[in-house]
Amino acid sequence: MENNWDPGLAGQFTARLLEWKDATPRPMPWKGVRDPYLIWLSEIILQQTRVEQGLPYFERFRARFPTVESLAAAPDDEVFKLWEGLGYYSRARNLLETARYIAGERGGKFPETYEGIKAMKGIGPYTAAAVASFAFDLPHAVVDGNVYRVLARVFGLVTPVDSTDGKRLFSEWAQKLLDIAAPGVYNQAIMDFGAIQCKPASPACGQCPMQSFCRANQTGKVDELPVKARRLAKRVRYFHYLVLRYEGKLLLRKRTAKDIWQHLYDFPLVESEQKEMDLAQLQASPAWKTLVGKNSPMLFHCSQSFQQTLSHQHIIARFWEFDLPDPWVLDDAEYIVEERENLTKFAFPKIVDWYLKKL
DNA sequence: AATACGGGGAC
DNA sequence: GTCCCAGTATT
Repeated sequence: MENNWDPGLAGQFTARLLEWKDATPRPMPWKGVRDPYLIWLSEIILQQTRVEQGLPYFERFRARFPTVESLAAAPDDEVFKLWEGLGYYSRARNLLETARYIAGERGGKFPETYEGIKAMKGIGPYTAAAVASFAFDLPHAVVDGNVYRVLARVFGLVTPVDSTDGKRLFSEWAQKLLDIAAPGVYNQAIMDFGAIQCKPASPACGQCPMQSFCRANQTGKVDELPVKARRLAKRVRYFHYLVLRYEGKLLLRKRTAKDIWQHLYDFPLVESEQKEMDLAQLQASPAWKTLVGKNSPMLFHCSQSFQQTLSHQHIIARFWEFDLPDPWVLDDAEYIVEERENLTKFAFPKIVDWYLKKL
């Protein structure tokens, strides 16, 4: 019953939202921008990322790659280096793929329909609606974490937002509420409202223009909405990195396997089911036999333990440093030998970055 | 329908 | 510690 559509309520919602927006300016570098390239770039950076975290990345990308052609022409490693620390690195891969598609196959011109935009790599329903509405004034409602929260609370929608039913339901509500006279302005407004007013924790209900008709406020369930069904289990992994040195050079490895941190660099890795490992176990590993073999190290040092939590994994890593008396014989493009000073041009996972800072 | 995929900030 | 963030791709 509470999920029923009420045109009167909907009208109030949109009217109050737009009033609120005028009274609560929130300047952003991409607001008012009409260049679909810059809008797209900002939206990819902001996927599952707080505005405060993404902003400096957007400015650096815009400065270095002002056009889609300049981005398309960039070496992969440079893009990943610029993306370093932002997480969800498949976004960087898809960013490049889409830039090269637009520059190479479309003469640099962005698709101008929702379907055309959404068909490109790294662009789902949210990003397609954002680009379509901000760049081309197309009437597509954005549905992001803010929209889930605002609609769930104001209209008392209790369907879990991470369910198939929930995704469909919230998209339908969002689309019906959209102000088709100004889709871009409305989309910006509802996301700003979610970020500033209808916050996840301690929302400002006392000063909220929706207070009188907000279902969650009426029923005292503001803190229970939106409903999320799934909770995730984290896998624990123990990494023992081989930091192999010869005359000031280090052996790096590019991560290419179907695993975390694809396209980033780290070191040869021995993964273990156990937290601790001794030298004999390390020397029995395939990685050791391949990369060190009979080249017996002169001395070694084992680092402290570093820990990093990812979305679905918890990593515990140690770095074993070895000085080798003889140079490597490498026939594998997976590995790179680099001077210690040149490491700054490679993109590393945070846990490797932390270690390198202490090295 | 579930799961994988980062990192940071707020509490 | 937990939760969430201008989500998407894959299985």
